[in-house]
Amino acid sequence: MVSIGELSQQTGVSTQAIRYYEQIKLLPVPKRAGNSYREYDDSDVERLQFVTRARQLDFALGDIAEILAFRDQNEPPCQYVMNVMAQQISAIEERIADLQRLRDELATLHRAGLTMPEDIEMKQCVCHLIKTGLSNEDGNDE
Amino acid sequence: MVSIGELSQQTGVSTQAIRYYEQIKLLPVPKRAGNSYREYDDSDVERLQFVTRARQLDFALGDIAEILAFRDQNEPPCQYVMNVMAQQISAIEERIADLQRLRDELATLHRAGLTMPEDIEMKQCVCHLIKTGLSNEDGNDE
DNA sequence: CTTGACCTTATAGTAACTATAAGGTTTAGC
DNA sequence: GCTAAACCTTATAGTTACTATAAGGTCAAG
Repeated sequence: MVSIGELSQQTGVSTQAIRYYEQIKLLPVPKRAGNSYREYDDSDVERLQFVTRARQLDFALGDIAEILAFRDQNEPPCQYVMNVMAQQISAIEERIADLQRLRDELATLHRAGLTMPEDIEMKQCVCHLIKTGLSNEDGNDE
Repeated sequence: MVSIGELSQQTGVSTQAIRYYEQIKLLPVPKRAGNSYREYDDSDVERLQFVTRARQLDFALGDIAEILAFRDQNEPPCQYVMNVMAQQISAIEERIADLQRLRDELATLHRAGLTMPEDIEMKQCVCHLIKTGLSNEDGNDE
């Protein structure tokens, strides 16, 4: 039996986060010691480690809750997990593409800013570039 | 003079978001018509367009507020903007690298899941892979 | 004179927590 | 026996950039 502080140390999850997970029913309500302190056992440690590992894979807490719910009923959640994973992968790939586009645009603006004359007027300042982009007069995406 | 709804249409920013920007002092307190409706002029339109453009570049509202504060004092904020941009660019590149690592890890797990036998036991289920990764017994990053 | 499309304010909710306040418990040292 | 620290407890507010909702006032058309 370990206290919340020990559980925190063993898993690297803050005590507040552990209480939060309990609150949103990701972790079961734990037993209490005589002094009303929470007490955890090995299965709690394992469950919380599962959660942190899934969080490292950027699974949403809601998804993790569903996966654990399957597990709690001894149904293998694999099919569900595989689906979540596939969705995660495409979502991440979209995010990467978005960020690459954004980085390119920012890099272009930044380079343009570097080549600007020292005696800056508002009209040719980087701020102007923020407004207009690099003179593409037509808006493009949604 | 345009109403908040017209400003919203001209800029693509929702009326609630406009009121929110006013609340956090990103937009000035507007004049009111006799009926207490907000009234905006061209400078408000321009300012809000600047904000949306900067948001498209993923600038935080706090950064945008600082940039506009310079502008409001007729100081060219270019140096500041250039710094924010440079920070943004490296932050974005880090995020991209993180996401690429994550995607690779997920893709590996997903592939491993596809090759698993149909008669699944918990021990060899994808869930197990979530917990352990692909048998790398040593933790790696911070 | 009512219906619908506007506008107003204020408040709560989102995700995944962190931080703070205000207090109870336990252990170690003096 | 007392005090200080290092734990634990609950409840609440804050973070970011908004969206959604409630409950109501205003205005133009029919």
